[in-house]
Amino acid sequence: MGTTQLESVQEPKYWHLKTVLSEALDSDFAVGEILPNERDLAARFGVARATLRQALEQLELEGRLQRRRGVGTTVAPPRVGVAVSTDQREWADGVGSEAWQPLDSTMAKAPAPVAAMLGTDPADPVHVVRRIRNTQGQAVAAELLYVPASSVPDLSAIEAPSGPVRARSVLRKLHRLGLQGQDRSVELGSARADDAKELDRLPGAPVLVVTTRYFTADGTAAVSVATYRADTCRLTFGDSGALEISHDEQSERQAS
Amino acid sequence: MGTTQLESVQEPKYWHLKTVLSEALDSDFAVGEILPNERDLAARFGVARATLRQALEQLELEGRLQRRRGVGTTVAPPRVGVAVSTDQREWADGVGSEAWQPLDSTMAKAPAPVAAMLGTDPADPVHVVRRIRNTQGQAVAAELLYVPASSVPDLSAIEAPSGPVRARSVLRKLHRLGLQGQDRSVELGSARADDAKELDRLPGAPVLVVTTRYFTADGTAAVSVATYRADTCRLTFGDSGALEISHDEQSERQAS
DNA sequence: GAGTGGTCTAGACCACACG
DNA sequence: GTGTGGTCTAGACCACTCT
Repeated sequence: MGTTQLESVQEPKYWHLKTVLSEALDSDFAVGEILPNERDLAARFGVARATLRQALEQLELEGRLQRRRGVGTTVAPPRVGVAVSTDQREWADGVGSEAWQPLDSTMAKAPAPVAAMLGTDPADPVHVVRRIRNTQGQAVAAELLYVPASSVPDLSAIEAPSGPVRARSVLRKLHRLGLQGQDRSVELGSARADDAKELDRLPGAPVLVVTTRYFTADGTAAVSVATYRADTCRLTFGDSGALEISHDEQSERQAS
Repeated sequence: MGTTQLESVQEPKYWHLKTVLSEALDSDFAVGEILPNERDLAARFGVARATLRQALEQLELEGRLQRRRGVGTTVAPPRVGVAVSTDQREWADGVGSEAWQPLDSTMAKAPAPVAAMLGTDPADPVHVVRRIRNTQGQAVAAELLYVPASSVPDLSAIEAPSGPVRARSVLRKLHRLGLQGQDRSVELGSARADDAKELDRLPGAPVLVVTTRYFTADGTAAVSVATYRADTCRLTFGDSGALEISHDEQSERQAS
């Protein structure tokens, strides 16, 4: 094209675009404001729509934008800090303070890695409790709690065999166990189809997978696999009586 | 095309492809093995290269693949568990057990959010110590440690003004402070150009950003912003004397 | 039905690694 | 130089939401 481009940088267009957009977002847009549509934006910047989309994808990954099919692209609010409890006392609290909402409980085979952590036979079915975590009216996480039958013996068959009622009764039994410790890991993943639906995202959306192993004196009592929306969440770990201090400041620190 | 597709699923091609590839990886490929190139793969599956790439990108995000320009696509080893220390004692240890390698130390203005956490004026320069973390011969994280001058008073100007020597002297001074607690958060980000270089990734690569605030009785003594490679790392948090148990099992649990 | 973002195509050229 | 993944284009059609 034009020869006016002395800036023959070795920087990809989408990367440069992302920077420009990011700055525009800071200065010219308010949270919740809706951006021009992708075709217009692409035209305005003189790039193909695919290139523009590559920039938008990055910004969405960083929690700066929110895109919804059929609606548009909006400026995202700062990520919400979500406390990943280190607190022993309410590890499986069905009505816990942190708004975990039990959906149902079924018996199913645990995935191989989970079975390995539980120390159970991969072929043995375990209780699988499904929960959703809400924060500020938004679903931020979906969890599968794997509980070996041995952790919750004599769970009466009289009670509802599934549904929230059943889930709560499993959690209640679990809650009575003395928790000795836990073991946690965080990694990047992509949302399975069912998780995506609960989280109001498309399948494959980036999520932070928090795997927690709860153990008692007898060994591993349960394993939780919680998937948090990576676009909207910042996981916080309170280590030492650290109060939930308000860093309302955006945690934006990426982009070159 | 053909009408043989009774499977007129509403599933995107790239998603289905990803599933197929994922299964193929499990059964037909060994770790480190090199895949056919993208053009061949795309042809083999009868899709455009862009579509094939969308599937590969997802698999790379999930830590199943590793792609390197000019080289090829290989099967990635399971993610390494990287301990994010909750240990007070060696929080700023220059020669710590966890292989943090100090690179240099400079004076610079901290980003606004960091300055807010430090409680310093955003215009005031602070010490910025740059460190790299190696695990199993691989760079897994790059860190910027922001230390207000007030935390390390009387740092002699006689010592090297920059470089690893300087970095170590800042860390040494810091290490002598009594640490009272820390406060940590984890979120998804994308690698800045300089981080990407240290981590042997392209700019924009997904990273887990671990922000740690170290505080003493006097307030916040330092803030660390560490970016971990999201593709190869699983962050582990030992909560309760929990030994670094070997879950050699892959932590693959995504994909529908 | 109109407008949005999501998927897909079939090309092209570029930057990089390696022999 | 050759082959790889990375970027980019200019289209097309689809799925969804809103009115």
